[in-house]
Amino acid sequence: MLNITRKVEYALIALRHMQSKSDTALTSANEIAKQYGIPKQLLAKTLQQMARHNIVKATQGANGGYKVAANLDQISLKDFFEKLEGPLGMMDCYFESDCLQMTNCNIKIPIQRINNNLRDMFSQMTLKEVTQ
Amino acid sequence: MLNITRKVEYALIALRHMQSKSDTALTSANEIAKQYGIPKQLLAKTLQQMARHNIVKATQGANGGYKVAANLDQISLKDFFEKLEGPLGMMDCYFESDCLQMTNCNIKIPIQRINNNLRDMFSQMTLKEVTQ
DNA sequence: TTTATATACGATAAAATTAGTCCTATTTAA
DNA sequence: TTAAATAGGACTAATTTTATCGTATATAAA
Repeated sequence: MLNITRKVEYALIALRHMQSKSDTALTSANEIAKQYGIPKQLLAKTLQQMARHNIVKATQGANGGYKVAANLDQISLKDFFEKLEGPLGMMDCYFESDCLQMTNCNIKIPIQRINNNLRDMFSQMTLKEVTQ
Repeated sequence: MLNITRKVEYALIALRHMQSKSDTALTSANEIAKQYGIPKQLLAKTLQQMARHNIVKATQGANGGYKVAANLDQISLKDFFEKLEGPLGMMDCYFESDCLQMTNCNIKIPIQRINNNLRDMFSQMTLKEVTQ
């Protein structure tokens, strides 16, 4: 449980890879996919998603690629996870109120307590701490 | 991401339900399943698993059932999760060293940092805090 | 202006995980 | 002896995650 998804994993690999190069250097999805042995198309989509959220900047066309666009120390891990995967919490009931499963749920409050702690923790960690 | 499993969810519901009754009262899987509209067999297995780990005490036979067996304030949420689901971490590479996916992984250390924070957090929360 | 190499992205397929069910055995109170 | 309960292995269904396919668009360079 609590597993990170491949998408997040690939995003972290890509960011860390790009951070090790000069600020202006472009890195293609292909380069990263080959070097780390990960599926190119999936990685590309992850990079595209990060580009939509201005975490990286894409340059199209031949010799194109990506580079880090944001100050990674200004993005919390919580925001990063949520940009890639949506709301961060251990149970959906925190976000969706139409849980029909339980006619008489008794753990909403406790779970929210866990969720809050989890969210606080990831709010305090920056993406830079993790990728540097 | 980071979703809690049904098993953990059902376990929490059951514990919280039992905690609201007297220390000696027995609660059957059937009673909980009916009241909260959850699958009886699955709940039973979860209770059995908790019984094996001495979190609850099972009494067999007619009029049997379960009751809380342990001091829930002495069980961390980390231990609880791990008893039900196995090692707690955001990536398996922390536990398994035979990751063939990446020929040249660059995020092991960063991920371990996240894992440690996560584990610390859940080590500091007790099961009682959550179920009371 | 053509070609090769990139990003962009919707649709779908494959794989893995999670959730739930079925069946049978055993225990025990009435 | 019967009914109600736990115990647990085997299997199926459902869901989620992961990966691939196909096509469009952009752009540098030959």
